[in-house]
Amino acid sequence: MSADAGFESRREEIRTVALHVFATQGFASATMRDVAMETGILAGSLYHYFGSKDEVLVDGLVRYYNDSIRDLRAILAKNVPPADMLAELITLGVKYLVERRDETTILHNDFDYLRQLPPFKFVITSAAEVEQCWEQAIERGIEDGSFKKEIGATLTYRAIVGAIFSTARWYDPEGPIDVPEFSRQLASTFLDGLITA
Amino acid sequence: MSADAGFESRREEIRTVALHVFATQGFASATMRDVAMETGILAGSLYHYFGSKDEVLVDGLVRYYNDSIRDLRAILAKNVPPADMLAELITLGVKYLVERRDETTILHNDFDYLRQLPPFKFVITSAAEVEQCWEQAIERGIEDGSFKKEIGATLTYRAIVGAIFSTARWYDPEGPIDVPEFSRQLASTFLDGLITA
DNA sequence: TGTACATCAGTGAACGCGCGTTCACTGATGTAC
DNA sequence: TGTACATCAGTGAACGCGCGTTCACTGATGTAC
Repeated sequence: MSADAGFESRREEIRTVALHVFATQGFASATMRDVAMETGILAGSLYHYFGSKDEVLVDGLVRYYNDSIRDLRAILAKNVPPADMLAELITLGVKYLVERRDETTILHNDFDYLRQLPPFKFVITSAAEVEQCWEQAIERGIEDGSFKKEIGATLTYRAIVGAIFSTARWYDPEGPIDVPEFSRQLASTFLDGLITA
Repeated sequence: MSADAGFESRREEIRTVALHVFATQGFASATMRDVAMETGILAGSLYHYFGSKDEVLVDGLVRYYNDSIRDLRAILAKNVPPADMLAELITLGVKYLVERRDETTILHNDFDYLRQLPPFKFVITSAAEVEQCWEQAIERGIEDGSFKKEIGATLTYRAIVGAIFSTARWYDPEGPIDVPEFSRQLASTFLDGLITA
């Protein structure tokens, strides 16, 4: 139990370092030697903790998606008006962008590539589950008349998520715009639009 | 003149094939052998037309940015209300997404990685020029009171461009939503918001 | 308190492979006379 | 019409390198008696 607690925490540490390296350099071009150097050990030693380079990332992304989908469903389960629900979803998206920046960046940059690799096929299903959550919320808004029906739920979802993730490269949570304000601005952009009333 | 017209058009053909391979597999993982096979020649023969793998992509991206910036400036030069101008910029973005999908995909996926490589440093400057065009248009709208001033021009730009590019993976120009309609929907999302009036 | 032993995180050197790239060459084509 | 020659797109085989990965090992640490 507490014997492999040490092993488990070292494994976690390596995964965190690896995700950062993958996010910074791109998964395909990042090397196990880079990860090892950041960790302060030799490349071969990583295989004491992980079976392969792929496994490190699979491990990280499975956790990310599990947490995401759990949090998304918790919001869907609430009984709030669609506009508030969408605002909450956007806030959650920003939270993940800030708190789990590396995984978010990796998915934004490398999704197209990873989905083609057999060990990463699961991201297709997971991404679809995430999408379903969002679209459910949007469709509720369209059905009850709070959202415009001309704009499809899929387009809306893609646009919002793309907007959140694309701001990752530039947004600094320590900068002048804090996280709640940033979430509010993004939500307002999509809900109310840019044009003055 | 017409002697290297053949050479030039073959070069262009190879560049087109290469951009497609790079967009599909990611630049780092796509190989010159992949490009060569798609072209129907051997990998070594590519070096008759290009000095290196990097050069093929540099070549493609320089053209893409030149055309983009030219078209963006042409819109900025027009004297139309900011909301119309922003709609035109969005329409242009969608046009590039559809007509030059490979370059758009490559920039969306591999920008973070490419900007770190010396031969691709220019993308930082070019992307900044593109950003300036957008932000100029948005700031005009904020100044003359047509856009809300609480939401910064940079955030707005990132959000819109991220939204356009992120829909690339999913949007099919031959599908039920045609290109003008798609542009209109995206513009409406950002200008008027999702909430019913 | 000291000794013998088990555990296991990390070493160090090497492996095979696929990559970008090189280069001497071939053989089809067009041109000059 | 035929011959000699230049051009040049593409060949084919090889190169060196960096990658993911392997594996016999070491040496520090904790435990049992």
